[in-house]
Amino acid sequence: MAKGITSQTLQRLPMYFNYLISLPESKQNGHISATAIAEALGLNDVQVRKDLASVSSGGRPKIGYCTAELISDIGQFLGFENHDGVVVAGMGNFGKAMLEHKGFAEYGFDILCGFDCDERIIGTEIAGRKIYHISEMSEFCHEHNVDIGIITVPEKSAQEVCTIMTDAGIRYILNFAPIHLNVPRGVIVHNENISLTLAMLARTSGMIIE
Amino acid sequence: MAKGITSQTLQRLPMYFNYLISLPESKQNGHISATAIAEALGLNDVQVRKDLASVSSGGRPKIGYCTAELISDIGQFLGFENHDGVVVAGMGNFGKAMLEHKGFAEYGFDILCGFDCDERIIGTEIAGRKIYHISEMSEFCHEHNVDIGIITVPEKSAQEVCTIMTDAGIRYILNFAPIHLNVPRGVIVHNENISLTLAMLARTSGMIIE
DNA sequence: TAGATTGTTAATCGATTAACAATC
DNA sequence: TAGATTGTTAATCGATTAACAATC
Repeated sequence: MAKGITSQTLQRLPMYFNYLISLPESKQNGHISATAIAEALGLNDVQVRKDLASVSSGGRPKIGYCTAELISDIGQFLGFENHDGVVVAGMGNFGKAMLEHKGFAEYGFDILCGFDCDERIIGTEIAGRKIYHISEMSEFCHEHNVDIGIITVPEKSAQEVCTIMTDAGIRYILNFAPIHLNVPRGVIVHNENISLTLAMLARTSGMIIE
Repeated sequence: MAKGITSQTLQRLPMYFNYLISLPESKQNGHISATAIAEALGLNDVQVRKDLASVSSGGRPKIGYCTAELISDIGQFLGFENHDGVVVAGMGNFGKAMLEHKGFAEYGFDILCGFDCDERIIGTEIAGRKIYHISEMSEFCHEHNVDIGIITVPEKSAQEVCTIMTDAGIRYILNFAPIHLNVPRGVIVHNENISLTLAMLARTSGMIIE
């Protein structure tokens, strides 16, 4: 499947997907040219064609690519048609935001429940998802075959929670705590650093390259 | 300043900064080799040296780079020693999380206040920051010279809020709403898409390249 | 048909890495 | 000193783009 795909292409495929699903219904039912996609995203058209060639069955000269097919092809390739369970640790603002976030479904994720250690909220629900005590994570994750976790707990308990997660069989962690997490081999952590994102946006965009 | 710096280097510099400030105090007071940094971040050591050469005054053979100096040099280059005001529109969970987030200061950002249109919370404070009505944004931003804004309002009002922001003189927008924003020329938008981040983490990491 | 578009091959461009001299 | 490290130059590698034939 992933034959000949480069890391750069892999980074652009989600951009195409994102752009295509953001198009109005009317356009999603028609065709779109690589040239149009390239222009909208500020890329080279040949590059777009090459990228699309690696995942789609191809477009037609003069007509372009069938938009719906393209969305499906990219989505399938990236695995967005899976249904993967996700758990969230830490029911602060970020944690709550995750439970209430609507957009995950489109990418094949189901937020299953939240975990916290504040007895006052254990057993309550947020956006229809139950809040469990953190000590119940291992059982829950094994039972539901969960291998994706989001950490939104405070910095000082992040490592502890992380260890609980990896012990529970979680292999992918999205970490909002501003700290480096030590994980066993094979577990992949992505550190979400909002400050850095903002810095890259406001500080480096516009820096002349070369 | 930005002479000869490539886009790839620009993407790695924040990683170095992040890694260096995450080191324990004891190590921050000493020296660090490019080799060590490279190993910690999974990069090539020559590459790290080249990157550092573009912003720092250099290291010493056998000893390495002065850690504190490196942090300062990178921080200065990336503008982390500025003090830029930031406003947040939308006082839902994400918005509140932004106001309460501690990490911005380290990167030279001050979250000044929040905006919303719910009369019940106008005038209250979150994490010591006042909540104003969205109609007051223009006045506030001009008065405080704000040019960075964060949008965490619901999808349906995002474009409206975005326009209010750009009218208020804001030039950099971090957008959490899952929608493409139309902005005037010169305004830069970064779309934060948590679903996509999670998808890239759980779906594409591990895909064999080439 | 003519023109727009795809897709491929070859050339260019840029970034990474290997090799090595210089330095402490 | 010997060994670890920096920093530079040249070679390699990979990605982008230009050119063009094929297609509808």
